[in-house]
Amino acid sequence: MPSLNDVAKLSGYSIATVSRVINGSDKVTPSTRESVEKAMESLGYLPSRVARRLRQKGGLRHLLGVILPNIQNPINAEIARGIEDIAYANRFAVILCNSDDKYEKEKFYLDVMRAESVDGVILPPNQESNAAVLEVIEKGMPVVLVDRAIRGVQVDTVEVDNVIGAKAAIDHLIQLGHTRIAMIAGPGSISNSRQRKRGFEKAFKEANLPIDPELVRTGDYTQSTGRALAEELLDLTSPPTAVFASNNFMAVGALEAIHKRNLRIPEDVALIGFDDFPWAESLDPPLSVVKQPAYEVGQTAAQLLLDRLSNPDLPISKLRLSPELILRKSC
Amino acid sequence: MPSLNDVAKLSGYSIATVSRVINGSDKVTPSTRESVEKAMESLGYLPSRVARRLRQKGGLRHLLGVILPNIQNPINAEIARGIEDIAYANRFAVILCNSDDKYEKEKFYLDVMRAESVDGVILPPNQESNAAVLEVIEKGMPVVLVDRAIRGVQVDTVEVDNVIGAKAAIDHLIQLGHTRIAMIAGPGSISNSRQRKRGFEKAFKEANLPIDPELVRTGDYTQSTGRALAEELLDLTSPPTAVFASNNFMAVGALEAIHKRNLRIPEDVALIGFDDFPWAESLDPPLSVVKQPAYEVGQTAAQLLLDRLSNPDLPISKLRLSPELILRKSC
DNA sequence: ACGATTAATGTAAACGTTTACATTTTAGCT
DNA sequence: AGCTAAAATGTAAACGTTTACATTAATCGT
Repeated sequence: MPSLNDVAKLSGYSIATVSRVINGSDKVTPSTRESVEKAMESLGYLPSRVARRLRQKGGLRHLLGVILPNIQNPINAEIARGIEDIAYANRFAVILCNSDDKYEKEKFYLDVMRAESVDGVILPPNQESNAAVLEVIEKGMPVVLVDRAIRGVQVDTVEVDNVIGAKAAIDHLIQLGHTRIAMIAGPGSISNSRQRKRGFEKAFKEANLPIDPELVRTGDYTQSTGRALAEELLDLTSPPTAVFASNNFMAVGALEAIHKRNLRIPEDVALIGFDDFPWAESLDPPLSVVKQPAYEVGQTAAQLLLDRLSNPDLPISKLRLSPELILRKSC
Repeated sequence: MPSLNDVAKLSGYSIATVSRVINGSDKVTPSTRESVEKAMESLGYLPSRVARRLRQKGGLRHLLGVILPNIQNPINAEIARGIEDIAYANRFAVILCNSDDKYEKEKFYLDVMRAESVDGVILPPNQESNAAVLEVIEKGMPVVLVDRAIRGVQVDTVEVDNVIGAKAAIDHLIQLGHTRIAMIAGPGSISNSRQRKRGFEKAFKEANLPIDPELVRTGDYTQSTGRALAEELLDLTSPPTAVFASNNFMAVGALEAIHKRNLRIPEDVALIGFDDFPWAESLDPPLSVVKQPAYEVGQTAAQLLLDRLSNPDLPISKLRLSPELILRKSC
């Protein structure tokens, strides 16, 4: 790989001048710019981002870190894509990692981000990781939180209004006349999961309906627990007439369970899920969902981070994007 | 951020010794190792991957580049996840990019990979990008191709046997008695797409059946063209009795088109798609597919790359993994 | 045409590591 | 104790940039 030095030698100028033409900055005489560029061209020179990042104290490194639980979840893929599009538009690359919500992995990757001196990192924190995330923030790394929040710390955050979303779903079920509504909730360690439960409770309270504690179960956001919990619910002596699943995987799991019992949807059991996904429309029946604007969450987070980088003393933003109730055929 | 120098000063040893304890290599007296470690601990020292990468000529940089068309396609997400799991197990981080199969983006990211001096890159090439990919390979960057191949170049590749997969699907349809079988093919610029078409043709030839050219249409792997082309096919005076869609998105598009016409599946039209995805089972009807072992493709590719890094003159591997015909209810 | 400004270019240090080589310390023998 | 070999540690250069500062070249007003 040719280096600055090679270009300097070939063009007959010093490395400083070459560096200047690369950075387009300062004043360099058009004729020398031209011959330097010719030299770069003929060598196939490409500046080393590594050397640049090492030396440069102030400027942008054009590298972002993103840590998501699992890219196989369409919601995460959407967020990632939103981030990436903004990143690419600004010539940033992104180091993307899967944490599986495991503390150990999250910690490892957080260290990688520091060690790579990325410009900043975007991630959804979970309860266990808070300490590690906080530490990184304190060390001065720009961070924006997505999808989930940490209480009591001043950091840019872009969330979805989970309580409104969940409440909208339940309101709709209640309006349909349902009164025995089950919730398959997510892990209590995740803030969005707690919020969705809050929305569920709020809807009941406002409608002056009692919550049957037997009807709320908590899973771990996977398809298999979704199915298992739905089966438990269906086996109750007095089963629910409607089920609200707190994320996409558990909704599909519940769908499977209902099909397995040969129950009709929505006639025998209504179903609604949190999170939209590309094939929700094509399910049997088309699944009603509350759709998070995940792509926009990603975009917004990335833009927020970029803004902060170019202007560190911007006030902290805590954004909350609105979910949308999409009614299809399952309720 | 504390540096080697800070640790050296605090511990009273030289930077060389500190470097040695970091790398666990060489012989350093247990007592000094201990005090150096204590110093590192108390400073919260983390070695800079950037400086390390700049200096070190031989060793591993523990950084991989991955360029995929679009992470929102579950197939890509699976591949990415397979790669990432192997990467993490070996303490590698990965720079993940979406190319949208656009030459410009692919070129940009390829440059980023070189400029970041990653250890190697994994990507599915497409026809337009071949030149850029070839150039990178010539420059000495370890590359492994996934999912698609480039003809005539000696480079590690892990593919899926697309012709066998497609042929298996068509064979099954023929066995079911279908004779007017349509194919919604992918872009000719993508090798896997051409191979799937080849499998389609091969099945016909072996069965001594003629192909009606009217029945093969080529789309661009998106859901909307899948639907549009399926509608065209259904509108034919003599429509097909079975449809084979060359990827997941187009299969779902076709499903939509068929539903829109209120045709029964598989009674009126049978449908089978290439690519499995988490909700194929829950579609209406559950979709039969030929499933690519995408996760394994990712794992294999990453392992291949790692192997090559530790042993550059390993013979070139061209692996072809077998797809699996998964029969559900759509044919 | 001459000195004073200003513009263009060059020199060298710095970023945080690794590593070849030099130096010092320790251990092993007699 | 004293010599030698081996082990431990230190010194300094290098990786490829950016950048403060120094130097040289160009421009301009008189």
